[in-house]
Amino acid sequence: MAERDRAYHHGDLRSSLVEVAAAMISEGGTASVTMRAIGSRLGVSRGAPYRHFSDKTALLVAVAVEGFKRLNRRLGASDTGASPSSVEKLRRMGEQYVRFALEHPAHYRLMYGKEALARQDQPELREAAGALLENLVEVIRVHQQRGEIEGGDPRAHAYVAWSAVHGLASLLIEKQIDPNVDVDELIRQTTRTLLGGLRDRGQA
Amino acid sequence: MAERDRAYHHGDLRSSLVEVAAAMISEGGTASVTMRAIGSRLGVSRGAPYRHFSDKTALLVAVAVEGFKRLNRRLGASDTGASPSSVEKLRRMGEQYVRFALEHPAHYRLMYGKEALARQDQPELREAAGALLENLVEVIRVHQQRGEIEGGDPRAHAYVAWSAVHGLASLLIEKQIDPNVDVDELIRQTTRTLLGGLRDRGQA
DNA sequence: AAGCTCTTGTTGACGCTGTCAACACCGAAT
DNA sequence: ATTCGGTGTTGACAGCGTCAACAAGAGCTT
Repeated sequence: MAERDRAYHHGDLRSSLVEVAAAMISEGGTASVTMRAIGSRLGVSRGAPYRHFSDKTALLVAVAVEGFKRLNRRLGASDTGASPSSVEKLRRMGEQYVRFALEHPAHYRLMYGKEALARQDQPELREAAGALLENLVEVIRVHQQRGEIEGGDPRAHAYVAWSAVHGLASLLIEKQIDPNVDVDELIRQTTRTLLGGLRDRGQA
Repeated sequence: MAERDRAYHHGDLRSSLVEVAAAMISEGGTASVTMRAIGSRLGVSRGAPYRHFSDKTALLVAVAVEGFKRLNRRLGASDTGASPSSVEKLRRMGEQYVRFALEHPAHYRLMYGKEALARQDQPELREAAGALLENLVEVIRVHQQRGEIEGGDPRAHAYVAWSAVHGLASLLIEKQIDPNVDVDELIRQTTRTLLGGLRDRGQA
């Protein structure tokens, strides 16, 4: 956020719109995000955004895509630091995933809420979410080769893992979980149970 | 739906409103549910619902509560039939859970979408969702006593299990999962992995 | 039977929303 | 200097949730 508002016609609206919309979502929830409010916050009229996004939905999709990118970056960064040799790395990825959701609940909700978005398939959104999955699949494949995770289609394992962390994140965000429980411990237990199941070889 | 529309002032609006709202949600998604449309579908003006619900939110909460009750009933019913002696019963509960979500996606979305509902805590909603959790905790406790599931706080295990099935249901509903994968198999794999993790005793 | 009152449904109005069409403006290319 | 295309503005419209004022049937009291 350094060299903006330079040129006349506001310079680089488009990205400012996404930025401001994301900020407003974090501050006041999706409901507080209105085309008029976004414009006014940028010193611009209500109609201006329509020169850059065909639709309010299109703008929100851009915001969601940005969210997926950030989440993806964060999961990648959870790699660094002492490179633990075991599945501990995978466990930490799960932890970071849930933590991201807790830190940006409204943004996270938007990312997965088809309700507001995606009347038709939004290719950009699909691609951003797909990248997340691909990275996860790759990590799982590595651990399979190390013999730390049972064989079989790594994609299926990835879906199972994704389900576990997304489910936990979602329940936490929607306050379906007793606020008295230790969240950190619950996250740890979830990721451990998940990995325990992935490691096991027998059928249930 | 047999003896309705009898008495004068429409007879039993309130429950008709919930019924119709639920139907409209299933048919056209949450966006299609408008106070005016609900009323008109019942041959009633737009203002009538306000005699029974303070708010559109209040009406939607009632719909969500109804959804939780149905889901709960269904999970209870998954008990019957050959009473499998092992954790197979628990696995089937998870299966039924996901299936419910797939059959009523918009309704399920509403049940967990704090966005639309619950500016403040809605005690009725909390209670209905709480009943779901309590039942799950009870089942887990039984299996713990049978030595089929590792010890520790059954509530924590319940949260983990709930996260897994809710996450899978959510990803499926929001079409985050490749439509080419075999959904039945994925559900089976998820529940198996989960139970494998719960059975395991070591730490990851 | 008459009247009163409470509950329930109706209607007009308000402010808010997303969106479109017509317009205004500036920067750049001719 | 003029033209032109991309960008921002403004007035208008329909639809929404909601409220206040009104109407009308139901049921009780006398």
